[in-house]
Amino acid sequence: MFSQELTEREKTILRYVIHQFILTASPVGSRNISKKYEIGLSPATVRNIMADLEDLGFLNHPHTSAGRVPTDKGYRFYVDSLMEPHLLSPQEMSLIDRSILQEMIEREEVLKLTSMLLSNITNLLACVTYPKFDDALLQKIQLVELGGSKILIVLTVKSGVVKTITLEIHQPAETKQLKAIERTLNERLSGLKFSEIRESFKDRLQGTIDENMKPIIRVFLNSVDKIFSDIEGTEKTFITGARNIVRQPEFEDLSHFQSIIELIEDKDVIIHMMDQSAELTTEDVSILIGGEHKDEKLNEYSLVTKTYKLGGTAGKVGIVGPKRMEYSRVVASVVYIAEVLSKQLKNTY
Amino acid sequence: MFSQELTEREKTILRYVIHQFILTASPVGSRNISKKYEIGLSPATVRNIMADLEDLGFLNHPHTSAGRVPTDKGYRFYVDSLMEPHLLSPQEMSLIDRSILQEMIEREEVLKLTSMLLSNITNLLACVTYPKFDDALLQKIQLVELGGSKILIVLTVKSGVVKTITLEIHQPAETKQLKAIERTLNERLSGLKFSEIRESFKDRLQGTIDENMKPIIRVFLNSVDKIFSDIEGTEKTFITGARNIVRQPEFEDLSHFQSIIELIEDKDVIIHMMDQSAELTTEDVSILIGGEHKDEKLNEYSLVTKTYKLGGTAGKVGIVGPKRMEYSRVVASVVYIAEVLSKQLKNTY
DNA sequence: TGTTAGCACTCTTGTAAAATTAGTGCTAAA
DNA sequence: TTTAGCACTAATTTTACAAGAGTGCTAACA
Repeated sequence: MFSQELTEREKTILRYVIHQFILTASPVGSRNISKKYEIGLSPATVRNIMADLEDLGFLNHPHTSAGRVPTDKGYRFYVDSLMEPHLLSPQEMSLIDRSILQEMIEREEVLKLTSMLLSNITNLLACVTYPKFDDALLQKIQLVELGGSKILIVLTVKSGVVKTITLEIHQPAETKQLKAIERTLNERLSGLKFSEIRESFKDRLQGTIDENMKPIIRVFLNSVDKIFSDIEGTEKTFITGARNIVRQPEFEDLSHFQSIIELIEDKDVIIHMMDQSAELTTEDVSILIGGEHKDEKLNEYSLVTKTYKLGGTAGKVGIVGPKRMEYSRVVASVVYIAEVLSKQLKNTY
Repeated sequence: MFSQELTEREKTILRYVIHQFILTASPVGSRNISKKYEIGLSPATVRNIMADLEDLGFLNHPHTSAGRVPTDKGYRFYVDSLMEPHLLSPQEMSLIDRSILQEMIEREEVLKLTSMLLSNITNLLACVTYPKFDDALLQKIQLVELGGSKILIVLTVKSGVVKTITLEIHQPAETKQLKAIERTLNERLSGLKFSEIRESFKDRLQGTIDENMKPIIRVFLNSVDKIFSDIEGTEKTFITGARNIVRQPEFEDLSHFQSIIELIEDKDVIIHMMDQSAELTTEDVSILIGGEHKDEKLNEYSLVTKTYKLGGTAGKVGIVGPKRMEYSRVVASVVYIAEVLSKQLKNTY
């Protein structure tokens, strides 16, 4: 990478520029750096270095006679090599512990709480997604007669999560029949991933099926996508803290609102983006800066995410904020919260 | 009321002023009225009338030498007595019919779609709440063993809506025991309202209960609020169209954003407000203008809602927008959509 | 008595010029 | 290699002024 090409001094200046920009949100000039940070260099020298950094693509000029602004590449280098790890204060950690580690609250409550906590700590938009069923292993299926021609399908997953769907079969079913179907489904599907089931449901139910189960099986076939889909996650994903983000100075210009509004209106956008970030780093924290994520609408934002564990599956916690964010602090918060959340979920279930 | 005190001419002027203000969002002056609307009166006369209307509290002055702006009272009089009913165009009606009356979509899909449709038609913030369980009659309770010490409670309501809750009982239960409890619960609770059950659960389960059911019953007692609560509704309430509302000219000043953001962030605020509106008018459409609703944050907004029916229970559809909205059109849209929605839900379930 | 015309006055809005500010790039000197 | 100095730029803020819209009031009119 380019890190070899940068001298120590250039790195220092770059760090200061980014630091300063993060604080003030306005282009930072050479004199400013030379004064504020006790570096034995004159503005002119700093100017030269900044010009070099600009040539290398780490900084940018909105126009002549304005200070420098970090580019995406600049931020990237900053988070990769320059940033000093931030330690949460004991108060913050204790706040997180106390908020999340309390017993006796619903799982969904925990997630919502976590999201609210994260957005309060970072003053940014926080998001906690529900674990994806896709990677979950089906433990068993139960069918419950609801009366009329309705049945309730209860899916239990290894991690202990339960999902229910009501299904309309167009004829009243006999209890015996349903029991038989239930047995068959369990024999052939349990232990598989949801995604596998979706793909191969039809094949797996082929053959050796009692003739008079057929009509009901057909209903199942038609609804397989619905039953084994993942949309649940969308409903149970929590996005909080929009109030914080609109206070950021970058919102002086109205147009940016659109994208944020859309963000909280359909969670799908964020969820999709968080999925995308998963592909890059599974274990560690993932940082996506500006144009690095595919969605154009979010070119002006960065995304910091980390997975948390729930049984065998994993959800994500993360934040969305302007590219100019205190990465070190945000990363520390996200990481710590994800850990506490994992711990809490393990204890309770 | 004051309607007696207003002459025909005053009413006409008031109507025109409000009309004009709805269109332009900026204070309307006397000359403007005198010219635009073919009224045989000079600006000066109009001025006099407007001054009278101001004394009566229907209009307001931002400052000397600005045009007049309707007050809440002005709007109230307008929607009560002045407004001409608006007829939706056949195109609009057909659009609504086609969107909502399609078969084979999930109930929740229908609600979401309805909300989106309504916000598109009105260009305002639309909201569709899930029917309240509180007023629903419990049809039956089923208990399903999930394995381990977990059970799933399935509540079926008269309207066909089903609600499920997983419950952790701290000891493994025997099938026979559960069946017995299930029977008892059904005998004593079915046919009652959720709200009644919440209040009297303990009393109803008093006496003649088998000794070894006790521990499980106790878990039920502890969780009764959770089981028969209404929070489900919050999750299944859809709020859409925020992107529209931020385009309104009243958003030139940033501060107003806060309230809107909060509105879509916790749906509770809107849901609560819609509940509140229910107290006023159960059957017909309800209009709340500016300060008429208790939540200060929404003093600058109006709320138009109507109930729709689902089985024995009722949900709400409504819109939130700046006080300066085309009430007649909005009312027409809300009413029509609520009707179509009721029809659709009746057909499908 | 209700209506209108005229006029002075008040605010807001728009625009253009001027002053201010923060910052750069370049050259020459240390 | 670093620094100081200087000319130059682009954005921002200030200021001033003119135009427009609207009111309130008084006096005249039908």
